[in-house]
Amino acid sequence: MVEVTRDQNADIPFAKMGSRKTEFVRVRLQRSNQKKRNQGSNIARSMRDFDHSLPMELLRAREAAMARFRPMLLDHGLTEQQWRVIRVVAGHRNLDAGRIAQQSFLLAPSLSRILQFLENNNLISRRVDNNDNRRAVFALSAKGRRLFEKIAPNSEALYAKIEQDFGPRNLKRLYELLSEFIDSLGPR
Amino acid sequence: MVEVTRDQNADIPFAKMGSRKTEFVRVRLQRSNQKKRNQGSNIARSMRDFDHSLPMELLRAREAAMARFRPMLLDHGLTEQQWRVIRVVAGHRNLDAGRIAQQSFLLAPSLSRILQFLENNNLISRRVDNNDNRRAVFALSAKGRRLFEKIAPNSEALYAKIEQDFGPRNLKRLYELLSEFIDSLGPR
DNA sequence: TGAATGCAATTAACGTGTTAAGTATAATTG
DNA sequence: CAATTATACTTAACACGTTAATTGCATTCA
Repeated sequence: MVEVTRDQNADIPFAKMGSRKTEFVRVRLQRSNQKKRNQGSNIARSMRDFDHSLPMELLRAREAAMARFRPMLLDHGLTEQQWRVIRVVAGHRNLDAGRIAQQSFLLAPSLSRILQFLENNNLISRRVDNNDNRRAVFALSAKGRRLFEKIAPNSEALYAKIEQDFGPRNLKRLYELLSEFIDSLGPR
Repeated sequence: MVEVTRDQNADIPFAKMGSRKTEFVRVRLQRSNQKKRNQGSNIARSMRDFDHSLPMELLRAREAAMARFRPMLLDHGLTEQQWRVIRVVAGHRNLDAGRIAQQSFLLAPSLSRILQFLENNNLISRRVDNNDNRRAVFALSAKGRRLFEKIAPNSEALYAKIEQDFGPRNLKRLYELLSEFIDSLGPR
């Protein structure tokens, strides 16, 4: 498998409280209540002031999006990650685990477990690569393809709704910036 | 504790392969190799073509950033999430778990475990709220504050480096877009 | 005020994230 | 071609993510 450098997700709730004393009004409002700490670069300082670091904002954004997909996927008995793998396997023939890891952005150990799960549930098939006994190559089973074709339209619809809610231009710009950001920080 | 709606992180490798047959050259190059599938809205289609859905791009971006922080945090024996909690507790007096969850963007069960860990390691103290026996309020211990003050400057430096590598304007624009995105999709 | 309801936090159970170590095969090198 | 090194996973161990159930206190309401 391809080696992968990387790290982790995170966690992310968002408030729906409504208890005593202080209503949690929403992130944006909270910002004005933060106490200033000491100095640093401009952006770094704002991040502290807002208690919204960049990684956390990326997490929140991701969560906002995933909140729309997760319920639908769970209805089909899949986690987000399992769906990512199915998508990848559905789109290409004879991918080995390394390539699946790249394209689904999963670390090898996670992918290993997920491939076992999908195999155990007869959603994918595994066979040893002809030229390299270390590698296995995977394909969607008939059952797996049926599931994929059942979920895909829902997934598309949810993407379309996000595009509509956020605005196509904003979405395009966000994609561009994220891509630049990733390239700027580099694989290292 | 405040109730929190939310979901999950994810995983994220990124390739550093260099094996036979096909070098993995980098995400951007991969895009031209994707096979087109069927249609949908423009953005939705592009996402499929690129095998880079929005949630995954957010994940990649987050990972690109976190890859710079994680090693430093691990040197101090902390996970990213534990550090988020320490940051929050360091910045406010007498926060209950609900507020910590909001500000650290952690779900209650994760936070529960983390608070126990931090308490067991004498980094924070816990006491029952005067007005409500269900709540506990937390504060940094002397040891916790020392750790915070040791890590904070490194954290700042890494943020500053990110700002430098990506560009202050780009970073500002990214923050704005993420904030808009989160608001657009809404707490729901 | 006592029963029902609500809320804060924890526990449980299982999947994923992360790092490190292990296994088997392949490629390289002396 | 045997020993070394590299590659492609897999397993292990522990923390976090996610949902659901539970516990204990607070509030409401009959």
